[in-house]
Amino acid sequence: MPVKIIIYEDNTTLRESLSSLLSLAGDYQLLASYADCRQVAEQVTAADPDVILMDIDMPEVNGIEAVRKIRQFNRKVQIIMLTVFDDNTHVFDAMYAGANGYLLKKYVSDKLIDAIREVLEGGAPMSPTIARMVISNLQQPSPKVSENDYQLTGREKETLQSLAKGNSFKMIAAELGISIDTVRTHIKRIYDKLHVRSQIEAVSKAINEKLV
Amino acid sequence: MPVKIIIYEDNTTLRESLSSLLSLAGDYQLLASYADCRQVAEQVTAADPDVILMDIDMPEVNGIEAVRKIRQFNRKVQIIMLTVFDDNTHVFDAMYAGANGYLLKKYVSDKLIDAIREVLEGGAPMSPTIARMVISNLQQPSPKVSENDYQLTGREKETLQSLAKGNSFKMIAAELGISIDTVRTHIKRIYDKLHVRSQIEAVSKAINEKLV
DNA sequence: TATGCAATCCCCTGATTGCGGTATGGCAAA
DNA sequence: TTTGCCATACCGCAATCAGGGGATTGCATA
Repeated sequence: MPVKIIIYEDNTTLRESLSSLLSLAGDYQLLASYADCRQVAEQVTAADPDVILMDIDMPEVNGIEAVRKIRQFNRKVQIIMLTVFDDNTHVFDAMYAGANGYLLKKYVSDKLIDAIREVLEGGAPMSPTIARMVISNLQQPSPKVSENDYQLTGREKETLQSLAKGNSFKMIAAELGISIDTVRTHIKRIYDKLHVRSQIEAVSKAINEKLV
Repeated sequence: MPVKIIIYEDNTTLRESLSSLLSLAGDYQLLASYADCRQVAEQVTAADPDVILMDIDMPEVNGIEAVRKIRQFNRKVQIIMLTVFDDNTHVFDAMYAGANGYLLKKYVSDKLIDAIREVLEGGAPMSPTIARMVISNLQQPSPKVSENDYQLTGREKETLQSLAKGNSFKMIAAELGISIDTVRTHIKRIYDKLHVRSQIEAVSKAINEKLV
């Protein structure tokens, strides 16, 4: 059974070369190709493709918006973005919207067939620079650690964590097996160290700076 | 100039087959291969390789810990993890520690040479399932929105937001330009709607469910 | 026009919190 | 052994908060 594909791409030349790439490779059935995404929901519902090749920069409705729409009713179809944009915003918006792969147009002729195969096998085909962007995004959140170190002691951290769960002093005392007065003492020290003067300030600071 | 490589892998058989894979491919210079990471800092500093192939499950010092150590003094060397682990924890810990690629051992014989080339070109070679894990990690934070709708009115949302910043009732009143009693009224309604009974509970619920 | 709802303000009572102390036992480093 | 730090506990007071009322205005909608 051939793989059913739909293409969204406003550039006619590129649309045609994608189409011939697919027919040369064999085993692919191009159900349709469209120059815009205005009817994307209806078209995808009707055709029920296995894979969608989606340009980003299109008139009327852009490709990322289209992905969002598709994902509202179909989480199964595999969507590969085909685009010239390799900036953070476009890549992450597309991934966030629910794209499964992200191929830069300069690699299309070499990698398209591989990418389609890979996405059907449960992978996430990405051009090299895109992959690097995605993983360096994961690596961002590290360089804090040393900076926001308020020198909280073990018990103080536990107290703060319990507080952040929404517990009152009484409940914290019960949870940690200590008296409510000890909780008060810990809390006082925490306030000093975090430079705050109320529960909410402490909790919002703790959450925002990932101390909990 | 050949690409300089170091291997860390405790399994002797695999270490030798990696070594022969590299020599067959040509243009690679295997500087050294080690069965453990105890001396990783010294070894990497001395040899100054272009690429490191790193196993995860090794005695004494595991591969992820080793990556962390290397990254403390060298951000340039490209590190590819070679492992059997395809679970979330290992993958994200490794990426987070500073790995540039993540190749499952079952793909090594097919993909190793490609992966080395790709990582040197600024890419992030990953086995298909790994790539999918990484991008689905980006996609997590969406599917709520409709569920946690507590029907807060506009003013109630503003009040909650102000509260979550760490403001007291008095400060909220000042910020919203209303009396403290009105703030009280809003807060009471918020508690009803969120099914909570204190500031912290409300704030931690609001932050955790992304209402703010 | 009546009804509903958001937004505003007020009062009261009891509970909780914020903040200033003080104090003791344990443990580790100097 | 003295000093410092942590964890524990208690006291007291002023401020704030929680929760129960009730009330008015304005706007939209039935």
